[in-house]
Amino acid sequence: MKNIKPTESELEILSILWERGACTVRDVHDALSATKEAGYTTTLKLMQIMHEKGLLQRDASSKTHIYTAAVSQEKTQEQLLNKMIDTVFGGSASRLVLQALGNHRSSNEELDKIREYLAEMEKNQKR
Amino acid sequence: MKNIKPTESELEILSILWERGACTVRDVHDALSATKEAGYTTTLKLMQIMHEKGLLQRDASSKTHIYTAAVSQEKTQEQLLNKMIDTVFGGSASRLVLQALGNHRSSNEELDKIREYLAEMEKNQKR
DNA sequence: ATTCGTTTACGAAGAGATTCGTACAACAAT
DNA sequence: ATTGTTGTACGAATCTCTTCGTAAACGAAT
Repeated sequence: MKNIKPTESELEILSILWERGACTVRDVHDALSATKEAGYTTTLKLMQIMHEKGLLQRDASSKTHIYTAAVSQEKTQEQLLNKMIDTVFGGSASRLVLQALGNHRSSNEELDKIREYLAEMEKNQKR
Repeated sequence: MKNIKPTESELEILSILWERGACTVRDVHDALSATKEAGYTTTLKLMQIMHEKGLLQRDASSKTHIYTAAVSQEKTQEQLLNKMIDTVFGGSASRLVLQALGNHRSSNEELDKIREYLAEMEKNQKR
C-alpha cells in the first residue's frame, strides 16, 4: 500500500477538497484566504505539485482546471493516526482517545456514537 | 504558551527520551538504529539542534553529555492532536476517536478505561 | 483587433530539515 | 608517550517545502 504523507500546507488544501469536492484553484485559494495569507500563485504551485505527487487529480479539458482529492480522507486519517499513536502516544490508542476527549469538548450526540461503538465492540468480543 | 512543533525525526528522538528518560546520544542512536538507518553524527547533530531549539535539555558536565526531553509528552500530545483534529478530521474529535478505535485494536482494560471516562463525563453533564 | 482580466506554466530564491565528512578533545590501554 | 577509541563541534552538501515574480495562453469585452 502506498504511503500518504502530505505536508502541513498540503493537508490544508486536501481538507478543503474533502469538504467541498471538485474545486478550481481559485475556489481553494479563496477558501484558504479565510484563514491564511498567501498569494494565488503559491496555492496554484502547491496544487500542481500535489498533482505530480498523485495527491490530487485534475481535469484539464477546459481552460480552468478542476481538481479533486486523489487520496481518500479515511485512508489519510488512518495513516496519520497510526503514525501518531506510535510516535507520540507510545503505541497506545486509548491514551490518544482519552487525550482527545479531554481536550476537545464533544457534543452529546458524538459521545453517544462513541458509546454505541464501544458497546458493539464488546458484543463482538464476547463470543 | 509556546508552540511545540517537532519534525518527524525529532519526534522519533523525543519518543525515545520520553520512554527511557535521560540518555546519551549513543543510547538514543542505538535505539533509533533498531528501526532506522542513520549515522551516529546525524543523530548527534539532530539532538544538538533540538537542544538549541529548546526541545532537549542536556547535562554537559561530564564528557559524554546526557540529554533529557525538555517538552512534556502531554503538552506535545495535546498540541499535535488538536492540530490533527482540525486539519484532518474537520474539527470533530469523536470522528478521530472512532477512527482510532477502529484501526488499532485496543486491549479490554484500555476500552474499560474509556468507558469509565465517558460515564464520568455523562455524570458531570447531567447537573 | 486590441485591451483587460484570469489562468496556467516555469523557474528561482529562501528557509528549514537531514545527512554526513572531517577535525579536534578526552580518556584508556598498551 | 603513542595509539586507538569514543565523544563533541563545525560546516558543507543535499533535499524538500514554501513562496512568489514573470511570462505566456486564453477568453471576454470593448
